[in-house]
Amino acid sequence: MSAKLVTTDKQKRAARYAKAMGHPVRMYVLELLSNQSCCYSGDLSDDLPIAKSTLSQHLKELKDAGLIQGEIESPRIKYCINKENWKEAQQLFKQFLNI
Amino acid sequence: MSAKLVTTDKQKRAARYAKAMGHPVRMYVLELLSNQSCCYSGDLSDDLPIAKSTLSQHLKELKDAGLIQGEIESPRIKYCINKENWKEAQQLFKQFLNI
DNA sequence: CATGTTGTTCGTAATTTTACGAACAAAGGT
DNA sequence: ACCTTTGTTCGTAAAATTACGAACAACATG
Repeated sequence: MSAKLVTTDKQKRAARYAKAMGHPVRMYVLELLSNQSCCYSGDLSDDLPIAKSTLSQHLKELKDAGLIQGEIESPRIKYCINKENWKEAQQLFKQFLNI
Repeated sequence: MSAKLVTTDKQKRAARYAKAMGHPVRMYVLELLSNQSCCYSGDLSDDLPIAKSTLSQHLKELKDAGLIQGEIESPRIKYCINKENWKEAQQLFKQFLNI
């Protein structure tokens, strides 16, 4: 009877980020935001074939995972990468993938 | 009225891999297998605090995503990284994360 | 102050995920 | 043949995900 290991904190955090990346729409948003500084969700809504409420849910998930952040710029909201957490995600995946 | 873009194939494939990575247990398995050549699911079952049927489901998801493969070595099954797809995942994430 | 724009929240529904134990199948050893 | 080991599949249940439209809130503009 061996002791049951629990997954490490790093694995949990990496899994959390991976889960947030685990949808094409969210990958699209992340890729956009990591390549240009910012965007407005209206722009995304114009480009993506989903209801704006659905987009809002996806953005919320990315926010909750800590990968993006929103800044009010009335009447719109400007979304950017959360640089600190993005950096952490980069490092976690870099280590994980041995690259 | 702008045309609705659809997410790219790369984004879909990266999202598929990310989704498979989106659980601590699956991260644990992938990390183990990417650092050592292979393992038997019995070893995993000993170490992880989940039912073996649950582990079997997680392994199936990793298989379905193409990240691992199993080879029968009776009475056990030897699991390894699927090197080809792992390489693709590495490249996709490398590009995506700019690393 | 009324109106329009922007994006979130609510309500709902269908599907998927996660988890467990029980039952089963495959194969080797006795 | 019987039993043991190994891992999958089945049945089930609870929770989470994905999606939509309608309603709402915040705020700027006419």
